[in-house]
Amino acid sequence: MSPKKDLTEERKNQILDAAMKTFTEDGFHKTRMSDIAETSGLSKGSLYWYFDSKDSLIIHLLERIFEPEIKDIQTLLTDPRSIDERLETYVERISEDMVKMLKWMPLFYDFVALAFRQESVKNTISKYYQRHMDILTSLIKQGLDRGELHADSELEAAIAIGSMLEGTVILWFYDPDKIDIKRHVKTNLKLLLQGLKTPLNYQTLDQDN
Amino acid sequence: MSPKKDLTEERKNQILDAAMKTFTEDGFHKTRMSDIAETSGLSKGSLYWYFDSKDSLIIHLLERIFEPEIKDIQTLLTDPRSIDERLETYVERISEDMVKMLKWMPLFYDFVALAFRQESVKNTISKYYQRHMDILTSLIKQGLDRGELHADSELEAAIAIGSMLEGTVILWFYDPDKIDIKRHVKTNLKLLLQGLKTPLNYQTLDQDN
Amino acid sequence: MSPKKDLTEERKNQILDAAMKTFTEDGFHKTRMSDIAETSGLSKGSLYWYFDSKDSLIIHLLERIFEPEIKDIQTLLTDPRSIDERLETYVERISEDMVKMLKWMPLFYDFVALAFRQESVKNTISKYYQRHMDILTSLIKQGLDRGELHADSELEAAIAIGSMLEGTVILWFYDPDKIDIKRHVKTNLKLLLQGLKTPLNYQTLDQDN
Amino acid sequence: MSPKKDLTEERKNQILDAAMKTFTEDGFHKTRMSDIAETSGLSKGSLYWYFDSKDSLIIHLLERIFEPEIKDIQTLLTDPRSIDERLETYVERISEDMVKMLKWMPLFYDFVALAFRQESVKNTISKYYQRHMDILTSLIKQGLDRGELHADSELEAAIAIGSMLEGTVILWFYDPDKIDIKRHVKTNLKLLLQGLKTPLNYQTLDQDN
DNA sequence: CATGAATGAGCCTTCATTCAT
DNA sequence: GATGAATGAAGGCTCATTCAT
Repeated sequence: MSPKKDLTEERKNQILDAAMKTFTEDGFHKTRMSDIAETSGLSKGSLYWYFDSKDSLIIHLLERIFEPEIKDIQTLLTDPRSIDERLETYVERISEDMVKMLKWMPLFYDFVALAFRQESVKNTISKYYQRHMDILTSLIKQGLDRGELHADSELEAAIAIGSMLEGTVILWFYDPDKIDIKRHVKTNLKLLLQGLKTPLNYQTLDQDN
Repeated sequence: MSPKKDLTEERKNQILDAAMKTFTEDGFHKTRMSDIAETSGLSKGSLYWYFDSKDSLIIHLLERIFEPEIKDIQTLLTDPRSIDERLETYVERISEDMVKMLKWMPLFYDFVALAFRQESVKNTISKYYQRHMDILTSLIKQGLDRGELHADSELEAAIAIGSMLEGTVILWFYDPDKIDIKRHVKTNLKLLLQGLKTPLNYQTLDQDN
Repeated sequence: MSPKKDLTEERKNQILDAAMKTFTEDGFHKTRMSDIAETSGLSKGSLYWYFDSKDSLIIHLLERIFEPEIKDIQTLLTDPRSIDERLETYVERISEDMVKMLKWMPLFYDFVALAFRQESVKNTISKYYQRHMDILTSLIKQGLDRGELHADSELEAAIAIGSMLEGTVILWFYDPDKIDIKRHVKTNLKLLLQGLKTPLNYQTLDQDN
Repeated sequence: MSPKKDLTEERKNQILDAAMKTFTEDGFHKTRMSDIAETSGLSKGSLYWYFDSKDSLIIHLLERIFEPEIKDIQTLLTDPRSIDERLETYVERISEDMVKMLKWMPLFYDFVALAFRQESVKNTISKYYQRHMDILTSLIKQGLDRGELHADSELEAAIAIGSMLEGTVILWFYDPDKIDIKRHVKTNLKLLLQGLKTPLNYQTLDQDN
């Protein structure tokens, strides 16, 4: 009677959930399609009904990982507060997302490793990176335009903050016990802002001494 | 000492060279032991005479990758120059090493991905990271002790610089055309030093405004 | 009679048309039921409503291939012309049919190959072969009875002509550019008739010389 | 001590023997590589050490099937006997070979069916066909040149004999009980020779009547 | 009647590792 | 020490068939 509900999205999610879990636990290469089938509660054949191949799961998972991160952050561009307040909010939100995603790190690094040989993976990752950098760059440009920040270019400043964010996660990976991502990101930003709020000529003077 | 020993070292190097090349080009998982055998000019059987397994090559390669990085840097600890000059030299040398190692990045990220699942790989990577952080931390401690730098702790400052270094490489990976590692590392350090040279109470005051 | 029956026939034909096309183009083994479904414009489920299995399509297709060949030829048995005129007409018609069926050759040979393993396929093919040979044999028997032809038995002569017909198609398969089926069948028949019109004792005499 | 005998040929033969047997019994498509492995007494991996793929076995088997056929027949070209004696010897030898190969017929027809989709299979079959036809054509040309035979062209006559040979095997396939290949080939040749020994103008005259 | 999502047995091929020579 | 033939477990993917709707 019921008009046969479309289970496509549900099934795809079942599969992606299972893939995310098994890839994270066992690694992309060690995970077998039959593992994903079993974990998802579907048959091996069904996996291939909804997805083309094991590889194609990568792109879909990457989109899942990154998508939620982008939301909300854009609103900071029209936020009336000062630039450093907004940048603090920015890195706070990013680091919160990062912390939430920490458990998917093994998965993510499998994909980074794959990105070196698979253009499509590389492109997907780069696309999301670019979106973040665009927002960050716009934000900083506002600071420069208003004279709240000083830098040779908005890109250079964005790279400084971006590097710091990404790098903090790497350090966490090297030594999870010593690194508190949220706290260090906050501290690191403070140091960078100190530099970014210093007028350029003063910076140069200071260096020359 | 004995000529036999030398031949053994030579053979091991032949194999590791070949492994490094093929792993980098084709990825760890896609590379077959027969590829390494062929590239090294040895037989498959010989590979197993000198190394236990494909996995065991990983640790040996990691040591090869990191080993050259460490040397010379220690001397900075007794260098008579000011802290910020020495930190500049430090990040300059590190970024030079990084640039040299850029071609091994695919290999390295394969290993990072593996590190999540293989304790021994994780430990090897962490060990080298730790050595760097130790030097960096000592360096900064000198700066704090002499009043040249200001931070809540030497570790916190070291984390800031360390994150920035690692993160710059990540950004290069995301967008190799836009990121010039040596240049951005230098710029980023300048910003951080600005913060690190600002007395703590001034920092706080500044923030409150 | 009932309209339902007609729809059923229509559907079956849709399916058999599609199967014939796809089997011929891609081969029986490479063709998937979903290909046939798609080509026929029906669903996979419907295929199984009208046919039991992929294999069951074979027999139905064989009947389709052979059916048209039989008609009209029987009339030659009561044709008032001389035997060699009628045999000429016979091989002409057969070779015309063969030429028309050339495009189904790949399909047919798939089935011949299957016939070695599937009794039902073998029987279907043999049944149609037998019908042809029966007509040919009857025709020749008339020639022998009337003294127009000479052979140890009508079967032996029929085999000579039958082999020639089948064999010409094989040669066409081996070298399609050089073999013109209709022309060579005609020439070949002429040579055979020369032999069949020669009295037996003359044949023998001739040989002994 | 012994200089490690080269078992390559032996292994290849083991595999080809097993493939020939299983392909013939079960058909190319139904035969699994593991069946061949088991039958050959080797492991599945070894099959791939000696042969690239399941498909590559086809070509090697075809060469096995045809190769022995070619030998010896060439000597007929310089045989001093009359053409019809030599043609009789020719078809006798061919039909003997055919009879010996009858048990491989299922295998051969699998390959013929495959030839429609695989150029390499088609080429291999055609190559061997061509060799036979070349010999047959040369033989007949001698007959024409010496005036022992009469035909519009040596090719036309060769096609007549070739078709007859191939066709007789087909008829045997349709009805193995009734067809005695060696006997019918001999009879059929006799009929054709009758035609080939008749001068062309006589043939035409005869037809016109 | 019709659909197409779901199933799962099955297959070709790969490749790390071993070991007789 | 060195070789390379041999192994066999394992895995991604296919596809004929079924059946709930």
